[in-house]
Amino acid sequence: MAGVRARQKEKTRRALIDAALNQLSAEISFSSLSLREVAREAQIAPTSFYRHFQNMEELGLTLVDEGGLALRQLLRQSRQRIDSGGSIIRVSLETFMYFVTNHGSVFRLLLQERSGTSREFRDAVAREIDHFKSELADYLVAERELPRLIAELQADAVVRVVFSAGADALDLDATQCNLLMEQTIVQVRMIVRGAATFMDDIQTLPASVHIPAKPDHSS
Amino acid sequence: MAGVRARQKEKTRRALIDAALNQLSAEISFSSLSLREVAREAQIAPTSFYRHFQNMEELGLTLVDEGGLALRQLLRQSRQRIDSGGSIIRVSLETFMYFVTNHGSVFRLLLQERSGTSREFRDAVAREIDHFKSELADYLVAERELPRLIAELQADAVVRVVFSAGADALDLDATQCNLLMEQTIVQVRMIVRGAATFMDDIQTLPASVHIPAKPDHSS
DNA sequence: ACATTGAGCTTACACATGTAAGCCGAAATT
DNA sequence: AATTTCGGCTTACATGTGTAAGCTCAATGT
Repeated sequence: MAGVRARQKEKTRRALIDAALNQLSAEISFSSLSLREVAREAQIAPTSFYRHFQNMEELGLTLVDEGGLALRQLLRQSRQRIDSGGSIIRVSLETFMYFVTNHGSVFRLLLQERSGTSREFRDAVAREIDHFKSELADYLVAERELPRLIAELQADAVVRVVFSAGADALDLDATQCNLLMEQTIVQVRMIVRGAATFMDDIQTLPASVHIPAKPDHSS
Repeated sequence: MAGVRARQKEKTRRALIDAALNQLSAEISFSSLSLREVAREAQIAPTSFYRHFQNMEELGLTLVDEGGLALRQLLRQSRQRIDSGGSIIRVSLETFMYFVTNHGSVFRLLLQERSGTSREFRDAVAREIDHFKSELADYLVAERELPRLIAELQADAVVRVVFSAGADALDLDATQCNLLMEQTIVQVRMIVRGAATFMDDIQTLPASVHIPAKPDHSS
């Protein structure tokens, strides 16, 4: 029941995933990756690739799921550390920027496929981002006692600004990156304060736009 | 002096540009475009392409410049129409969304190359976006009498949110797109109001991050 | 009127890609 | 012990790519 065979299969599957991740860089996007090169780096014959994924797209979707999950876990984790005092905004942004600079390939993947040419990819990334938004909105409702509607608009705006800043951070050195982070922190605070001023005219707010629900393979 | 020859050259140069624009779609990105196919659609031999552009990258940069310019002109134009009353935020966002839905290929190009694999491309798009920011910031300083620092932070945040919303709009139908626009309008107002609350603590604000200056071929 | 220029062409090459067909041999199942 | 399963291999093919070399011939410059 040990599954010598299954274990080996899982192993080369990971090899493929890691090979893909490895080849991703500032100069090489996922869409410019070739099945043959990935297979080569994973030390298997090109045609053996198909024993694990139907095509490159399926591999890519796996990467998106794993990447999104990793970032979300990191953020969730750092949000818990906050309960013992400290600014959530600052800590969350530090965590986020850490991810961007230390896992650039993954973040770049998310960014690129979010506006990429495959509907499946875009939806997959949209789902990941929606998770961030939801978790943040839930937090705002629970801890800050904001009305759901305002919390969601605010969370949406914050996520948009932060992701966009993350994109810029990819090309900056450490000092400029920190400056950008400080700037982003202020911008998030602007949104927070601004959102609070909408407590009075809730009834004028539009409902949130929801993305079409689709299967989700994450936790 | 009429320049029969020069005129013809300009004509096929445009044919190349238009061919490229024509092939761009939700499913086909610029990076997946091939020199041969573009040449084919422009009705010239593949090798003749080089009479006009050194390579595809140069063509792409031209598209980015033209696209960014088009959007900026549209926005500038709509901002002037405002002087005769009306909400700038609303009108600007309507204009922006018009551009996104009616020139999707161009907007997609900007989005994709902003996080693409070519530094040149990223810088080119960054420059375009910087123009939007600057023009908006200038407006805020001149018409709303905001301190430069706050105006820039606010403009930056607004542009980030709006562009991000534009990205989402690409996959939405007309009604959802309108809903998204309404939502974005509120979010922009949040930022505006939030920024105003920072009038008191200007001295605590970080300086803006500036992108490395580079040549600029626009007006 | 003659020489030069240059946009466009044809031909050709080397190369990388995705994937179909089918064999091999060890692990798993019966 | 006999059979089936299946991850990995080799070989092979058709296709698309960027671009080098060099010709043609009408518009231009003198």
